[in-house]
Amino acid sequence: MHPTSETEFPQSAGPEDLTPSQQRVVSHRDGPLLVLAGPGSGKTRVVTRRIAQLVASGVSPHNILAITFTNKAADEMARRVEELLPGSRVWVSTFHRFCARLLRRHAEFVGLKPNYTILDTSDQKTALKAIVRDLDIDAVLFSPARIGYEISNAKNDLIDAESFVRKYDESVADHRTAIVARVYPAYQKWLLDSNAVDFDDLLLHVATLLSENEELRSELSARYRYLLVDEYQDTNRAQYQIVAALGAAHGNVCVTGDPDQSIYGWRGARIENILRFERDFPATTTIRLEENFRSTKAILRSADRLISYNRQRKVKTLVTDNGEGEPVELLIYENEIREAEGIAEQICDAVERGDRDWSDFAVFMRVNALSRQLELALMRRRVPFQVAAGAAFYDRAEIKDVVAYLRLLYNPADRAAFLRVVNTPLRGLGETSRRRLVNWADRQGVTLLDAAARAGEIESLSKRAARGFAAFAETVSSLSLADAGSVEHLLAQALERTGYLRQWQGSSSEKDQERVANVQELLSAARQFDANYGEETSLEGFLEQTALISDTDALDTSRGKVTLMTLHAAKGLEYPVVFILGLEQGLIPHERATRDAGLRELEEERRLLFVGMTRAREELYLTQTEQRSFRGRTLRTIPSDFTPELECSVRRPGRSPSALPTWRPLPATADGTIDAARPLLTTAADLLNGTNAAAKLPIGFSVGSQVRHPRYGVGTVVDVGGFGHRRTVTVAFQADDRRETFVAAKSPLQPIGRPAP
DNA sequence: CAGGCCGTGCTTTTT
DNA sequence: GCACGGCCTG
Repeated sequence: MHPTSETEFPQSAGPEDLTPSQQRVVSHRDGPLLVLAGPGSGKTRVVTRRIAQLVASGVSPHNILAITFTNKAADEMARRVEELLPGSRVWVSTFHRFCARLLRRHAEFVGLKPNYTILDTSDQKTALKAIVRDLDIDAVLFSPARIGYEISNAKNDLIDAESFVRKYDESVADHRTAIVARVYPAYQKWLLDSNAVDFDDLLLHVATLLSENEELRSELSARYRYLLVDEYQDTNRAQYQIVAALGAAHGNVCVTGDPDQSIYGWRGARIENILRFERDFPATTTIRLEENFRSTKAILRSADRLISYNRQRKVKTLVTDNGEGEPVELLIYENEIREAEGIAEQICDAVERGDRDWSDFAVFMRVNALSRQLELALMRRRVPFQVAAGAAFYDRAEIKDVVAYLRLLYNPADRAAFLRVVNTPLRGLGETSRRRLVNWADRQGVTLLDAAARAGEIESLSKRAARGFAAFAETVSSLSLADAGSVEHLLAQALERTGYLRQWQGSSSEKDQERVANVQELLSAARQFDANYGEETSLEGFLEQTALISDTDALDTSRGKVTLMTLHAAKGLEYPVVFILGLEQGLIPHERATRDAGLRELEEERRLLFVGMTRAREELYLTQTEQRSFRGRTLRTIPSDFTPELECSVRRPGRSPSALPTWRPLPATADGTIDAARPLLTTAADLLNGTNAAAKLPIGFSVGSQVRHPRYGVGTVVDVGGFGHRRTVTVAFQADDRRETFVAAKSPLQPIGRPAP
């Protein structure tokens, strides 16, 4: 069984292996369909079956378009459709890929040429830095990254540069908005001059294209008569508009999703999109898939209990016929080293006993930076593992450099690509010379590459610099796919003629050797691409693939490896045994979500944990440390506000039994009922002795809770103030009427629960 | 112009 | 803790 695919079922066709709800989804033919699918409810399977059913009932595969969020989901769905309908060629694509293709065909409409290139975030930063400098903006105040984030948000909300400026003119805006209003249009001009787009443009341009071009819209509506959109709860406004435009004419729009798994609000996803689908598409059929085929009862109950604390939510029940299974456990360790060791040991033990394979295990964390100690612990034990993300392959400098050569070749106007490689490897073309070249090119209205070819005409340049530019231009123009025959050979030629690898060859440094190896890896990726596409191989296709690839795509699903990844990356996956690291304030929920005390963000954090928990099939472990080093500092931790909301047992591995907390009966759940089903189990709430009231405060210490201080002893919290890392708590200590105020994050205060009634 | 040293500040999450 | 940017030197 694939550890990374959703719960699989017998593949035999026929309705008998479907639940009645699932069957209704599969057999639904025309008109809008909303599928609210809980975790592990067999959603992917049902959707693929529905596609097969459409084809069986006479719909041409050509008329079906399935859109997913990630490449992995698209591949998985395509694989399953292929299984059911060999050779049917239904188009399964991600939003970004679909838009990239469409834009390729209609580039002129938005002022681009068909050979546009796609910028990544680091190119974006380069561009913004140059723009901020040219506009003479006080860059100290707002980093290019910050401005880029604002622009990205605007684009996701369908606000193009002109609208942004107009809105700014009409309103009394703050300083930041004023700066963005200047940078945004300049950035778009820069992109247009570069014949390039960023990720968000792919969506925005296509949304614009569809809303302004009636003819194209009806052509596409006619072509894609049946739309299926997965993870609809994570669509942003731009994606929403694309779906609406494509589906308006026929209304054959089937969206699937789960509001409880909406975890991308921070990058513009609008949970409302799924909540208002029924209003947007009148006469929608809504079907709920609430039966879970993945997890044990214990896991599901704990996750369900957690998510029930969200107020902004459509209530949905999760049920399963699966067995009770092992209780969910909260493992408490002294520090992150013990934590890593504990997890590694537990994994090794299970594998050595023969109970499990390495690939049965996954460890999720809130932020990538947290994986370090665990990686070390796994390495010490020679446990095979893989990390999704971290320094993703296509994010590495050497890979970006080499790809930039190809980009420049394909799109000679690509400024970011030019500036990236013109002096890589070093050609003595420093900052000053480059700026002179750019100025000249802009005055002449030619591309940077053209300017480099004509460097002899640029008077401000030194002889040496002029020669360097000319040589660079010549090298680039000597390369062509037609001559090379394949992308792989083209790459090899580029490497050879630029002498790119020479800078590291012969070096004994491990880093340098890794760089060379990475470039070799890119060569074999190119070879693979050539092989896949044969005669059809193209630079365009290869560049699109490299630009739109993501971290999790590289995950090795079949081989025996423990997998480490962020909670976000875990969506859509499942594993027999799951560990979730760091159930601590500031981590889960993340500090940013607690800082402004915004309920929206806090609830998204809760959903994130919910997503992580519901990935587990048989065993689920959550960990917490008493102190954790992070960003080079060691701090005492505060247990997560979410801990009391879970149903789990608490264990302190490596401690004597006397250190165990006293177990008490379950406290009331959110709706006030007592869960009497498992009286022997305690919730982690008992550790904090938190009642639900205590859990309502957004930060760890709440008024009335008892704490211990190493010097002053036991006391009661009488006041809290401030936010985030500035959060303060005032404690009245029992000994000599002492009252002290502490900065919560920096104090050695330890919560020990409420005084007994 | 390049390379090295030192200080700062940062990080959520990703197509 | 680490990466990046700024500054200084060769």
